[in-house]
Amino acid sequence: MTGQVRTVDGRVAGRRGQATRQKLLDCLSEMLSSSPYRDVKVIDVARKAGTSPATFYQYFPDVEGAVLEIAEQMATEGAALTELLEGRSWAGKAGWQTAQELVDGFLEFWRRNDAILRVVDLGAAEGDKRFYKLRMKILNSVNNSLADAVAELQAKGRVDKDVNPAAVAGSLVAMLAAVASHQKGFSSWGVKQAELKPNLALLVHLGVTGRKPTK
Amino acid sequence: MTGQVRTVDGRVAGRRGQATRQKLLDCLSEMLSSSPYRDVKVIDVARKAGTSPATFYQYFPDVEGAVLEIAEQMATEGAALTELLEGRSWAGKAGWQTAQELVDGFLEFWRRNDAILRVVDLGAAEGDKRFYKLRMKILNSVNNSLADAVAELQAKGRVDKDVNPAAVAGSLVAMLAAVASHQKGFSSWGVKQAELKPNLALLVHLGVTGRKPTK
DNA sequence: ACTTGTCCTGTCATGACGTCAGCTTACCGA
DNA sequence: TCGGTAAGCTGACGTCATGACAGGACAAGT
Repeated sequence: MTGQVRTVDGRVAGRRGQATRQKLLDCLSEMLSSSPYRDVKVIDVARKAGTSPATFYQYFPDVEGAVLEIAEQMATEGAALTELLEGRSWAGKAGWQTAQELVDGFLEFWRRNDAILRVVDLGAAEGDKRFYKLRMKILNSVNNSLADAVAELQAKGRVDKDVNPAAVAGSLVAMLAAVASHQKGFSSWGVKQAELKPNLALLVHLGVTGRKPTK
Repeated sequence: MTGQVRTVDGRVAGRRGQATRQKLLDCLSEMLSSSPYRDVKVIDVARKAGTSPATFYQYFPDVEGAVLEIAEQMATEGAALTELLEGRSWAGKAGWQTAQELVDGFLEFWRRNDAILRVVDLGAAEGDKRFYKLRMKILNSVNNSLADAVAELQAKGRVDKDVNPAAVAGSLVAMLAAVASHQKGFSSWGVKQAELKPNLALLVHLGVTGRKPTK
């Protein structure tokens, strides 16, 4: 399905090639976690991977291209986020539970991949289509599930007609992503992680159902 | 208050110097709008300003330093966002009006300065203290006003005791900022700008008051 | 005109970028 | 066992950005 892995000049990569390729990706990932995106240089990544810059250019057109690759891998993992919402109820105590677990799972996922997600976010904000398609791919699972939940409640008449499920879902997901990116900012503003989560869950619950949760 | 403008090597800048300095900032601003942050080079900024790279380095240590300068200017303008909330009511129809105007004003401000705000966001997310202090400075006016509003309603017993005003306010502000950054993403997801705003306003109103607005 | 301090640039060493030809290594069929 | 072929890697190179410096250009006061 995914076709063969190819080098920039068209050769198919074999076992060894794929290994160094992956090593380069891993090292890049690590560098993104430890230094500002702007300062990540091909030469450093190559050095860290114990290879030469020329090798890097065999597998990727540039740093951006390699980042897209990493993000693509992450996006498939991100599909697992759907499970946080699949078949969950938004009614009564179960609804509160659903909101809490969504917040928990989402923040955890974001924290685990924050370095790459930062770059994806930037690329998307800069209007690069490849990046924001990727961003959608990552968020779509949660986004769609949330939108469905809202639409369903709307069909039952429990949510106002003039609410746009997609808009609300998108905004809530954006909120979760933004808060996850700036968790440190919150803590220096006097809000502890532990306090943050229930308040986020509250906002999600309010947004989806239009009502306060029953705890 | 702001002290004199100084060059990197300590001289005080005169009239002409300040002019070129500002010109460099303006050109940098423009470049940030038109090309990815990672690709903005000192030499391009200098060329665009009709001067040489060496001149740039007289006034700023590097691109990052210049961005901080621009952002600082913007932060002072950002203080005007407080007016969107100062002395507004969150009750009844007035509350809905307040929410709408907040969303409107915020999105407008963000859109006007999106290029620099993207970079500030990135820097903050990467953990650079200078950037996230700046980000707080920009958002504080709105953040504090919102938190105050929640706290006030809480004191009146109209909002649950276990809500943390700062956490809710911070999350809502983060949501507004994130949505503003990714407006294009929404539109390609089938949500029009015009639809987005009322739904955002709804979420803000729900978050602050815990109730649906009366329209 | 002369001095003084501000302002800008030419130039240079350093180092990253991205390409290429060519060397080494692994695999495979005869 | 032995080439042959393709994969895999790198040294070297031209190009370009960086950042520092010394010195020339310019405005203002005397």
